[in-house]
Amino acid sequence: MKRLVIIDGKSVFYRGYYAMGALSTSEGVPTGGIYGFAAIAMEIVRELDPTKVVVAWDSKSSTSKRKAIFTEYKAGRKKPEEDFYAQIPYLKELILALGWGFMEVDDYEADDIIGTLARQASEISAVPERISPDSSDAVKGGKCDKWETFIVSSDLDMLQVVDENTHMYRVLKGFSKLEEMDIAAVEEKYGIKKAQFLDLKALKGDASDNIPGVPGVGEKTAVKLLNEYGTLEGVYEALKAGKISGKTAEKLQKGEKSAKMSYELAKIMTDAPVKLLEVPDLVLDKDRIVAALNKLEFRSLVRKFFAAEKGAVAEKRVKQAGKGLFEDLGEKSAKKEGIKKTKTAPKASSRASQGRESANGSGMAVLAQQTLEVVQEASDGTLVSWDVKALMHKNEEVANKILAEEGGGDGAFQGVKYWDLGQGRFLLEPLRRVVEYGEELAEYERQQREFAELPELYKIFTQFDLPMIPVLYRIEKKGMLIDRGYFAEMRQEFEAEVGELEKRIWQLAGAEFNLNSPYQLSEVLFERLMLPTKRIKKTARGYSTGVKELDKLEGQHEIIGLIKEYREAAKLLSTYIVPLPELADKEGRIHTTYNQNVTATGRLSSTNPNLQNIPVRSEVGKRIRMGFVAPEGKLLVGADYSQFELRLAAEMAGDEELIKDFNAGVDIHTKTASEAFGVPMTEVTKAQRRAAKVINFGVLYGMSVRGLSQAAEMSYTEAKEFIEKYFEVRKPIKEYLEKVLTQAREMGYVETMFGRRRPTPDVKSSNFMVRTGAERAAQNMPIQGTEADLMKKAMIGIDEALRNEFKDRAEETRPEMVVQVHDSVIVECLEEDAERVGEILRAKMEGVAPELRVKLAVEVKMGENWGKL
DNA sequence: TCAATCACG
DNA sequence: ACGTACGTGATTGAG
Repeated sequence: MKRLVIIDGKSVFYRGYYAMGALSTSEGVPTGGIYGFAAIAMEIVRELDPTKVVVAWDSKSSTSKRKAIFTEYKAGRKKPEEDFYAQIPYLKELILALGWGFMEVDDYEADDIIGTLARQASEISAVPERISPDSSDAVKGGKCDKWETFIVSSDLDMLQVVDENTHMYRVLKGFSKLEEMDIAAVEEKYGIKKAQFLDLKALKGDASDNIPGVPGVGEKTAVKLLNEYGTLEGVYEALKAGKISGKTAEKLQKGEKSAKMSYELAKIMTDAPVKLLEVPDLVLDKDRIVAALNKLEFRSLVRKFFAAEKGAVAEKRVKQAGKGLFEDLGEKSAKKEGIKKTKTAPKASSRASQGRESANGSGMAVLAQQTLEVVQEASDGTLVSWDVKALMHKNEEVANKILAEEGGGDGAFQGVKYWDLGQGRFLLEPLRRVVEYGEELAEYERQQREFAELPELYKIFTQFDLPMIPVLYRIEKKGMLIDRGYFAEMRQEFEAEVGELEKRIWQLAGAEFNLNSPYQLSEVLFERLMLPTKRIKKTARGYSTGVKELDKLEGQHEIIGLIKEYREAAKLLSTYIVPLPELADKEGRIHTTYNQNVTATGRLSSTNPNLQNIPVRSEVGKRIRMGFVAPEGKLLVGADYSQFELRLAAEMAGDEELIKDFNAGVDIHTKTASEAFGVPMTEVTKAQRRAAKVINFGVLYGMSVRGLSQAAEMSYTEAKEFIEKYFEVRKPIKEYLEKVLTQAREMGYVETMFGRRRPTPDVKSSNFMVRTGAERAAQNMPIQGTEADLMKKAMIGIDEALRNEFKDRAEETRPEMVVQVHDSVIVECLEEDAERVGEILRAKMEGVAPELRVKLAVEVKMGENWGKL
């Protein structure tokens, strides 16, 4: 079987151009788009092992039926810059060096070239067998004339030419992976068959391709029509037969010409003047490729390519030499990652990726994914990678190597033996997700130089963020156990409830509509049921239907309460009850991914799933926490800091009064109320305490008068007076917040107690909204960030203490952290260890920073499920 | 891909 | 004159 790969050159290049940013050679030749292209080229050669490769290109001069991506990709989108065009000659050179064909034909689009070549390949394949009887041999020897075609494009139009021997692949973000288009999934997503996509496009149009479609007919209508009448032609026959009525009929009537034209526009031609036979067979000229890559200064790709070519031999040699172990391991993992497949496809299926994927779309994450396999050993023996933790998950050998380097015993980190470039970059340039490629070691040295001038940041890097990597690795690897039977029962119950509520709501509304659409809901509420729109906030499309607005309508109509119930149940169902069990492994454990490089304050974030927003506030929601359990004979031990941020505010502001109160165990909200309202502690009402609690939180968020009046349900003037009084009493807090703001304006950044920074350029903005928003963020960061720093330090201590204390235990009986939620952690351990573990948690968390004057309070709880903590 | 909504600290 | 509390992530619908 011969293998033909056809690439939609411009679309791949275009994606590279935008994803990779302003990459250039040392001489200033822009290379961003080419990099993406080159990276994926490596994968194509390595994974698809093609006989021929051809790059199809839209001709610039073509009187294009659709406007080429090139000249006008999407209306309203910024136009490609000069450097876009500047890259093309270099790209062509690279393609040549790769030994690939390049096809550009006047008046034909890339789609048409692809379609034509694919058709020709199919036709050759369809010729009756004229090969030797021993077909398996023939296949092996490549004598068979049958072709298998792989199209690399992101345009769904290409589905038109997909068949059993023609596959379609798209480039995943990160540019180092290909994924076969899962036709069944696409069909399911749209609710129509592959053959109908052309008809769909003709009906609904496509703005990005300048295909008008039938004005007023969107995807929904189009799919409905096609399900009923099969094809575009069928739809119009039905229209003429009077089977379609109403507005849709009118639109179809009016748009008939446009629809027919759209059909022709979207149709891929298969008669372009190109010949498959003209494409030369691929001959790999390694030297030439390396020379081309070097010219573009893609050194990391050169390495990658070499490894791919030399394969096992090279790996063995490196290993034997005992040097460059990490590089070797990395290359192996890179190969495994190769192609992510969703359906059966020949050859590569055995190499399908098993690993979890980073779901993060930030530039940094793209970079991390992109270069994940690149692990280097610096001359000082330090392991350097863009994402050490992800690497550890992918490669056990690397993980063990790193874990072995960990400090053992006295709590001190024994020197840096691994270096996370992503982490370092993030710390040095917080929030600036600049993407850079190429030499990891050069970046490593660069970061070291930068850190040398920023000792506080270096300290945070080496004492907080880097040591967190193995800690988080262990938490993620262990995973948190869920009770799948319990979730299954809950699912049944909630699905029934949601269905029931939906029915009743439809009945009350007098119409069936999609309750999940805020737009449709607002239509029902405010147009159909004519509920008063006074005081209801507006959104871009209609009136807001958030809980806050619904609350204002409570009592006006029975439907409101039901909607709120529906919302809660549907949310819990779709966000937690259904997906969580699907993410569990064989044992029923859920492995989240913690990211240290996301938040502006230094907190962790959790994805895939997010274990930091498991419900707790509502009774119904709490039932989900009860599904997180300890195994038989074990318990969960949870420890929370109480009023962590407020205590830190007291500390950082140097508010002696407040510190004293905290240390004396006074109820701080009551005390605040007492002082601000001028009543004795014993006479503070519940409402006063509640208001005081709101203002205490408000302080942490950069409180505004309006914000407080809304949150505490008091009038604007009341809120204003309250705040004034509060700041009279809490003068140090007020002065502290002002000091933070001054620093933000003067230095351009704010920082935590340990020196973690957040840049604050927008406090100088002339836009009121932007400026005040930035001010609040600036005031909040030192407190939230210090909390995060301390929590990291505590976790490192806990991890160490647990491993130390229980080092003689078998792995299964060792207490292990299983989750962190900003100010709390949970450990899973044997029942008989629970008390001891609780003590360790308390000691490590309360004692995390003995230099603080304010006492930190930790609450420890235990139980067989998360709901009991 | 964005906006709305809602889950958490 | 403007109209918000800070920090996250997942799901959904719509363009």
